[in-house]
Amino acid sequence: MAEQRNTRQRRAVKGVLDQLEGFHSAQEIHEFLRDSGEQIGLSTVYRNLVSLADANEVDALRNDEGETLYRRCSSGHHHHHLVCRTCGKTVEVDGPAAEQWAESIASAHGFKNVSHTFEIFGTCEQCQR
Amino acid sequence: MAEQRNTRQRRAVKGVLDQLEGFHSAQEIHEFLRDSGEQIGLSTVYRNLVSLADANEVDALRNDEGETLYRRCSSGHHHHHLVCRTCGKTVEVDGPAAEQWAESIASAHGFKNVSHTFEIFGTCEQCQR
DNA sequence: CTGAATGCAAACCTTTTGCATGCGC
DNA sequence: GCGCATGCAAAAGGTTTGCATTCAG
Repeated sequence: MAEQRNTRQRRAVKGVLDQLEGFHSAQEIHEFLRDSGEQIGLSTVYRNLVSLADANEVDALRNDEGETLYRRCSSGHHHHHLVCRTCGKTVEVDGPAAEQWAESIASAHGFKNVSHTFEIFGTCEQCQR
Repeated sequence: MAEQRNTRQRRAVKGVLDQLEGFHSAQEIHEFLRDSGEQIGLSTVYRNLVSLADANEVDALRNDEGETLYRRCSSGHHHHHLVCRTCGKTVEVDGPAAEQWAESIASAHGFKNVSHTFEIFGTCEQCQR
């Protein structure tokens, strides 16, 4: 489906996602790239992040402030996250129990087309100091 | 903490929240009030919703589009929601299992100050037709 | 009367888009 | 060379804020 050209900018965006540990906003990623001397427009960062997310090459989630955060997706399958509020460090969480719970609740109430948001935010060990 | 004046507008906002079934955006609530003949500014709706949310008198959550949705909180205790994407109808869900799951995951990774977002979105029976 | 709440418009923030230019293929 | 990707600036949404005015207490 996604026939993407291998541009310098796209490579750069993917590169940052490999380097950065956790979830980060598009603006942070843009800033990081600019600081690294990479010349790239903010809209290009957005466009690439959106297309990467569509292609399931990165995870996207929304934080409490309504920003969209992105992170390179290590495993292809569905999972959730434990995210540090301070540094963005992320632990990937597999929650079959939670999945089933959501599914059964939804169908018990006759809901179809169900999606869910399960994200856990906290302060990681390092950032507690 | 919150010493709020009992203005006509604040009463109106609370009134709508009592009437409306599920989660609705500030804009929807504003529109609803205007349609009901109530004269009220959009900013006032926002200000009241924010203060009500701060006072824990209403629930607030963000949908996938990044809008903030509000709903009168029926029970004081912690719970989650099953929300219809189309009509906003909401089912309150009690998920002790999910709570514990989140808690144990977080502490297993040394995270403190944990909060979580568990929301289920779907299409309710009525809106499927 | 006094200061908090309101209303309006303008500001803000993140994200998206239109359009001319540039570059991967 | 063709057409998608880029860059910029401007637009679009949702939400917040500055400031003069209104009104609850």
